[in-house]
Amino acid sequence: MKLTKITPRDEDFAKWYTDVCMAANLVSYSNIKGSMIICPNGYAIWEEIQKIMDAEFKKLGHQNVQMPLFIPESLLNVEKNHVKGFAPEVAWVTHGGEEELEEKMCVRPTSEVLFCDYYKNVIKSYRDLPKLYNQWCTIVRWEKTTRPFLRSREILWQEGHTMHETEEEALNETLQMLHVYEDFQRNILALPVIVGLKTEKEKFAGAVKTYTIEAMMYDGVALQNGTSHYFGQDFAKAFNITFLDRNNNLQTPYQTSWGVTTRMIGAIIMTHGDDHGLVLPPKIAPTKVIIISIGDDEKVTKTISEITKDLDVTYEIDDSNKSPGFKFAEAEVKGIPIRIEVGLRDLENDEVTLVRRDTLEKIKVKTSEVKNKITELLDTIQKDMYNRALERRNSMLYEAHDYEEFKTIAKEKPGFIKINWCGSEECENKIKDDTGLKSRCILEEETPDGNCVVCNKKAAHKIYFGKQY
RNA sequence: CGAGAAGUAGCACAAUUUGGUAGUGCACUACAUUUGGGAUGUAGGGGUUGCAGGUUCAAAUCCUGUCUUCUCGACCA
Repeated sequence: MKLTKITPRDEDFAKWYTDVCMAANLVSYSNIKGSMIICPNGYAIWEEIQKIMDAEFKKLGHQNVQMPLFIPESLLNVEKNHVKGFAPEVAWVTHGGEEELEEKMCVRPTSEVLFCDYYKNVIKSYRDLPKLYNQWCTIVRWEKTTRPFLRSREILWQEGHTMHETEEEALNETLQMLHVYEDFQRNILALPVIVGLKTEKEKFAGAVKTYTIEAMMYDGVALQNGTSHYFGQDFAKAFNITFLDRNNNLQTPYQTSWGVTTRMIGAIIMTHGDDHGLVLPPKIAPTKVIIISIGDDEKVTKTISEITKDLDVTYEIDDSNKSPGFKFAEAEVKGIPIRIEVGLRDLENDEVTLVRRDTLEKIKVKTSEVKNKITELLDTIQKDMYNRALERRNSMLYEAHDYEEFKTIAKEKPGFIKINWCGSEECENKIKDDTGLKSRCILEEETPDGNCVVCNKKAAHKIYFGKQY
């Protein structure tokens, strides 16, 4: 087991991030740009994410399917806005073996057109609706700059694609899935996310509305951590998807799509991690507890088997003869929420030492109380991690009342800045040109209380701006 | 994609300037002694120096190309 030195977080955040990814053995670089190897420690986190989210999707009536990997050029071209948005980052296949393809195909950058192409054949009647399909798969987008988890060319994700009889039903689905994502990230990943609507400029290519989950990293930079789109009938019309309604009238269905990626793992690292390495929220940690033996003694071995006998959370035992300090450091870099140190010194009082990964606080408990204490502690850690992240994020939320103030904050302070905004792309672009900040999301539940800080015309929205990964 | 930097064992680096047997530390394997914050000893294993060409009697070292990584920009759901 290698343990690499981690660059201090406040010294060089970017380097710290890659150091943690490597030291915790989450990923490894491959020789293919933008395609990382997700190692067992990293993949186990993704499996936990899948397990919890997939169960939630299914509870809400969704079914999993698997669509083709390739999209013929003509199929991608069917919906004009869609293809225009994706064209620059599409990877093309022109040959199959020696044979040049008559029509080139791209590796799916997302699967809307594949689902539509299928749905047009299977949706005939209102009885066929809703169609609630999801797939777990990889997609390819030819990004120019890549970073582990945050931006890769090969993306491991989940994409839901649904078709509905009515606009209302489809809009409800869009919001329902947005909230599934929001709840998951808040409650399971302990990420204090902000949800809202993307601007026209930033919305998904081909969507009517794009809702987004915006997380703020330790350094104040935004990470878009999931989106849920309402498509209206645009794709359905382009693909000629129709159904007969209850009155025997031919109708066009309404569509949604929604997705999250392994980028969420990057968000966990950059929100909770520290100079010792990864810190995993208990609810997503594949291993909740690690038991570390100190010294080679029969009493220690016996105590470990007693503790594990009725432990009802996932655990690992490290009874190797590596030095205690080494074993502690290794457990820390992997982010395991609780470690139990079992050594003779405590056993004299029939005690063991529990150590919280998030605070590194040491707690002595009687051997017989370990199980209850762990249950309680996992819960406390989960809550504390969320609250600490929330507090930190709140300390980097600003509101600007005029453009000078906006520019000053943008220049001096990392984080998100809330403003009144007229809704025009011109003002959005001006902010981008002047400060490099992009719009994060429109806050639908807040009403503007002044004029647009850029042009001073009547404001339409409250909106957050911020730098993004 | 533009500008810059870097690639030598799993990791960190030396040897490159001045071409001449590829080395050190950590990690790894075995045994022994250890064990409450990154143990110690002894003995071992691991390399087409990112890849491909070229120059040369001889290339880690010089030249060309290419790939990957990092930083900054541009681009980007």
